[in-house]
Amino acid sequence: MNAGRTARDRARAELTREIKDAARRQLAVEGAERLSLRAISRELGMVSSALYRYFPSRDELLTALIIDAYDALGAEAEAAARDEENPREAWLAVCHAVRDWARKHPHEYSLIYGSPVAGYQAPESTIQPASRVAVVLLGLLGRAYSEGMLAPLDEAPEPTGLLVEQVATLAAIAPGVPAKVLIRAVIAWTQLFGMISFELYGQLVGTMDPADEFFAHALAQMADFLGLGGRPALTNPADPGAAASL
Amino acid sequence: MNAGRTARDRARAELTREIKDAARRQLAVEGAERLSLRAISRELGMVSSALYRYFPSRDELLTALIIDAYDALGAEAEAAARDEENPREAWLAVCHAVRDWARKHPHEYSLIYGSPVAGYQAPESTIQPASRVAVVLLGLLGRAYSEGMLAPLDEAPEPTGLLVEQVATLAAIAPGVPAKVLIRAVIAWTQLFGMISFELYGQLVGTMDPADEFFAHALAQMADFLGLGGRPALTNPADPGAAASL
DNA sequence: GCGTGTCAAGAGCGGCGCTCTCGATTTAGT
DNA sequence: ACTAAATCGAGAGCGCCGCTCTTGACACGC
Repeated sequence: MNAGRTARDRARAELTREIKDAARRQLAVEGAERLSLRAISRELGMVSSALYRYFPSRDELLTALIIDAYDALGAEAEAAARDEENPREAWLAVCHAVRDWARKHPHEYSLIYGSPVAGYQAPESTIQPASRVAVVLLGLLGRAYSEGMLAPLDEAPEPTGLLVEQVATLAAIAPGVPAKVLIRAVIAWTQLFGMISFELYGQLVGTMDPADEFFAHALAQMADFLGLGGRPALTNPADPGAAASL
Repeated sequence: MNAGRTARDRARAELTREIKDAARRQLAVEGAERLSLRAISRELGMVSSALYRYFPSRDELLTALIIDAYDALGAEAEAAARDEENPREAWLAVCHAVRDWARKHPHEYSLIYGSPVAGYQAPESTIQPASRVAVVLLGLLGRAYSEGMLAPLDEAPEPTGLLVEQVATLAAIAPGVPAKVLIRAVIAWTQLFGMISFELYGQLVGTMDPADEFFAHALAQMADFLGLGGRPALTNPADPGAAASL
C-alpha cells in the first residue's frame, strides 16, 4: 500500500476517497442502480475515463461501497452492544441500532440486504464485514450465557438432522450457548431483517406503519422467545452459579 | 376494454401478452434492472418504438409484471391454504408454498419483495394484489379461531398505544382472533419473508444454507409461537366450545 | 537528466429509454 | 360506400450510460 509515501500516492489515496464519497452521496439520493460513473466524474470535475484509473469497473466501486456499508452498520451494532450492560438490553439496543442505521441510510441498506444488483456477484472480500452484525448478536448470547442470564428454554425443540451440524458452526462463535437458543437466534435474526426490510420497502403501509411501536413490541417478544429475560435465570442447568463467578 | 371486439383489439391484446411473456422470460434470466425494452422488441422482431404503443414506459411494464407476480404468488398461497384441513398444517403449507415459489422465481420475488427498483414508485393498483398472501394467512387464523384451534397465549403481552388501532385493522380480516395473536402473526409474517430473502440473497451461506431443515424448523416454532398447536385448544376463553359449534 | 510509469483528457463503441415524424392500414360515423 | 379519425409499425434521432483505446503531459526513481 505504501500509504502517502510520495505526492502521487497521497493524491491517489485522496482521489480514491473523494470518488467513494461522491458515489455514496449519489447513492443516497438515487439508489444503487442509478449510480453513474459519468455523474461522479462530472461532480468531481474530471473526465469519465479517468475514473477507471481508480476503479476498474462500476462493480468494483459497488463492492467498495458494499464493504463500507457493512462496516458502518457493523460499527453501529458493536457500539450499541458495548453501551449496555444487561444482555437483554444490549440485544435490544443492537436491533434498534440496526433499524436506525437502515432508516438513515436506506439505499446503503438495500445495497447489502436488498435484492442483489443486476449482474453483480459479491466477491469473497464482502463475507467477513457482512458477518459483523451476526457476530455481535451471537457474542451477546455467549455473554448472556456465561452470566447465567439465559433461560433454559425447556419447551423448545432440539435441532435434528443437518441442523445439528449447521448450529455447531454458530456455537464456535457463542461458546456454551445451547443449540436450541442458537436456532432461535437465527429465527430472531431473520425476523429482525425481515421486519426492517418490510418497513423500508413499504410492505407495512396500511397496517403497522409507522412501525416504531410494533418494532419495539416485536423485539421484546423475540427476546423472550430467545430466553433473554433480562434477569438471571435461576435454574441454568448448564452452568449453575455462573452469575456469581464474575 | 372491449376485449376482442375487432381484429385490431384482438391483435393488440395478444401482442400485449406476448410482450409481457418476453419480458418475464428476460426477467427470469437477467433480473429486473437488466430488463430492456429494446431487447424485448428484438426478440419479438419489432422496432423498439413500437413497444411504446403498448406500454407507455418501462415502469408501466414493470408495474404489469409486479401485479402478475403478486397474483401468481397469491394464487399459490390460496391453493396451498385450500388443500389443508388442519389450520396448523394449512399455515405451514402456505409458508412452504411461498418459499417454493420464491425459489422457483427469484427475480420475480425480488421484484415484489426486494429493494424497490430505482426511480420506480409503486402505483396504487399494486396494493390489492400485494395483500393476498397476508389475507390468506390472516384468514387461516380466523378459521383456526372459529374452530377452537387457537391456544390462548396467556403469557403473550397485550398490544398498547398505537398498536391497538393498527391491530384493529387486521382484526377486520380475521374476526375474533385475539390481538395478541394478530401481533404475533405479523411477527411470523416478517420472519417468513426475512428468512426467504436471506436464503435467496445468500445471507445464510456458511451457516444455514441449504436451508430446508432450518426453514421447516423455524416454521414449526413460529406456528407454536402463534398458538397454532394443530390440536383443539382445550380452554379457549374467548369462545368456549367453538370446536363443537361447527 | 533521462527513461519509465502514471496521469487526465478526448474520441469513440454499442447499448439504453424515450420522442417525434411519417406513411400505411384499420376502424367508425355518415 | 365513402371519408375522417384513430391506430399501427418503422425509422431517425436525442441524450444518457459503461467501457476502451490512444495521446500527450507530468512526476517519479535511477
